[in-house]
Amino acid sequence: MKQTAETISLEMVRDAARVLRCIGHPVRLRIIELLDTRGELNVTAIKGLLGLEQAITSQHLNLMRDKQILTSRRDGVNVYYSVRDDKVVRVIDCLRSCDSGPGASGTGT
Amino acid sequence: MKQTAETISLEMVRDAARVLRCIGHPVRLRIIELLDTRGELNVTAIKGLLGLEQAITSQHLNLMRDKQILTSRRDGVNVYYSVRDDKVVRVIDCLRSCDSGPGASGTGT
DNA sequence: TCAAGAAATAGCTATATATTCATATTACCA
DNA sequence: TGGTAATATGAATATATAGCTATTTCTTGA
Repeated sequence: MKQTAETISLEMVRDAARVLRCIGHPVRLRIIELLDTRGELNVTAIKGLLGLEQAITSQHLNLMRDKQILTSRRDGVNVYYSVRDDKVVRVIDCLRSCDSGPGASGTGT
Repeated sequence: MKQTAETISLEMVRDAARVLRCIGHPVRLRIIELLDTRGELNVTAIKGLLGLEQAITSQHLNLMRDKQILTSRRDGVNVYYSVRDDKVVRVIDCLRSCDSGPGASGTGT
């Protein structure tokens, strides 16, 4: 049974892909940015700030919690979400910082 | 017609999401890593190194070229691809460096 | 012009992901 | 205990993406 570097890399790559796909959604990106900027927020606040339906908001939040990207904390009636995996914030920061940098990205015509 | 910061941000977010979704695929991640490591490669080389079908390889490459992630250069019969948008390499690097850190990602059950 | 290798595309099925609506659950308070 | 606001969940539908096979285009050289 060989566990070559290739194998490991493949596993890691799958994992990375999963995370990237998860945050690769406009709504989820905005939620992450929001939570990163403002700290924890409850569902109603997020839904209000982003102008989303309640169900959609909840579903995206749950999805990201499942993927270990967010955590939640219940306080009475409200459930407060916050960013759990700082990795994704860094990834997004990286994306953004590259954007605002020199027009390296070629700025699609 | 108001072009608020929100609107712009939404545009950028859509774009970012598109890029993230695009690289959020095991095969494409591996292709990017390959090209980043070895410089430009032609389709046959990539297909060989990753053990993919020709058509699949070409499809992924085209997809990434469309999304401005890769560029291609024809040299006779061969088409050589390379990473165009360094942004994605940095993003992937970031993901990886976070991974190799403490097992923060919780290893989804 | 034809053959052959390299790469791209088309058409299809299967699968995954998004969105919406309706309904459940939870916690709190009068 | 009933009512209400906050969240979560389920089912149905739409949409997007993946992967395959076959076919086509492109380029070179005989």
